[in-house]
Amino acid sequence: MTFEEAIRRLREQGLKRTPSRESILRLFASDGRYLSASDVREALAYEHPAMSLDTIYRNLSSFAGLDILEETELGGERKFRMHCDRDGHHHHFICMACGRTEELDLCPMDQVSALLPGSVIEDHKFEVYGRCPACSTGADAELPGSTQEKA
Amino acid sequence: MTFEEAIRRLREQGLKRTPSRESILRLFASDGRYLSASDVREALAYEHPAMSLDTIYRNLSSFAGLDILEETELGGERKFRMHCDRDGHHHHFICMACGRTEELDLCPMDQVSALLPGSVIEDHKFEVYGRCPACSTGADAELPGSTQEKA
DNA sequence: TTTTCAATTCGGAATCATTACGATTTAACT
DNA sequence: AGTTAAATCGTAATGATTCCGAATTGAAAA
Repeated sequence: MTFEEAIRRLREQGLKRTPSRESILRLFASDGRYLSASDVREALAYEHPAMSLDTIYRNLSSFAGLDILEETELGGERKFRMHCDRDGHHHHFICMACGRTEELDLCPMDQVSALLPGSVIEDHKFEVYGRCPACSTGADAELPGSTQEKA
Repeated sequence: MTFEEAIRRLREQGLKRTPSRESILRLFASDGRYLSASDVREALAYEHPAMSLDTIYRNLSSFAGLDILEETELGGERKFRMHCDRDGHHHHFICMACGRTEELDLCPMDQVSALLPGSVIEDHKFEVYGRCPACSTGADAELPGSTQEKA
C-alpha cells in the first residue's frame, strides 16, 4: 500500500492528518519489513526526536485496525508492516537476519477445516522463518540496523 | 508424555529431582492445555504457596529445551504444554475459550520450500485458533478458570 | 480568519511479563 | 554424615506496552 492510499484511508475514517502519522506512514511505505514500536522510534529519531511512545503504539494499533498495517508477534514483540497490495490471503517468509519478507502464495487452511468437525475456526497464523538468499551466504550483506534474530 | 517419562528424562540429563519440578510436571501431565508461568503459579498456589517466579520460568524454559514441554507464544505470553506423544511433526488447533487443543496431522512446509529457492528455512509456526465443539455452542461448558481469549 | 472542540500528542507514571542476581538451601554422590 | 554443584528464594532490574492528566492542534463552523 502506498503512503497516499494510507492517508486516504485515514480521511475516510475521519481521522486527523498529523505530522506524527505522516512520518510513521512514510516510514512503512518505504520499508517493507516488520518493524516494532522501538524500531519506529529509532527510525524517526531525527525527524521527531520527541515523539512519544504512546503516540507510536496508539497509531500502530489504529493503523492495524484500519488494515493499513499488518501485525504479527515475533520474539516477544508486536511488529508491523505495510499491508501488502496483493489480492488474496497469503502468508510470509521472514528473514531473521535482515527482516526482509517474501510473500507465500499458499494457505493451509482449506485442508484444515475438514480435520476439525464441529469446531469454529476464527483465526490462524502461519509464518516461515529463515535466511533469505542474500543473508544465507555468510559473506553477503545484511541490511544495516536490522538484526532480527529470535531471542 | 507422562510424568514418569518426564522424570526419567530429567535423570538422563543429570538434573535434580526437586519438589518444585515434580509439582510442575505433574500439573502439565494432568492438564493438556497451554499454560503460562502465572497459570502455573496459580495452579500450584496451594501446594507451593511460595514458589518463586524465577523457579517457574527457569524450569519451564529448561523443560522446553529438553523437549518435555512444547512452547508457543499466545496473546503476548509464553505458554507451555506437555509434549505430545504422537510420532510425527504436527501442529495444533487451540480453543480460545477453554484452552483445549487438538492435534492437526498436517504441515504445510513440504509445499513451501519450493517457493523459496535460495533461502534457508530455519523454523515455522502454524496454529489454528477458534472454538472447540463444546465451546462453540453458546450454552455449553467452558473449562473453569481458563479464559484464553486473545487480547 | 478567528473560534471552537474533539482528537491527538506529550511526558511520565503504572502495569505486566520476564530475567537477573546474591544469599541460602538442598539433592545426590562419596 | 560431608561435600558440592545445582536449585531455590526473594527481590530488584529490565523491557515492552498501556494508562492518564495536561497541553496542543487539525479541521470544521462561524
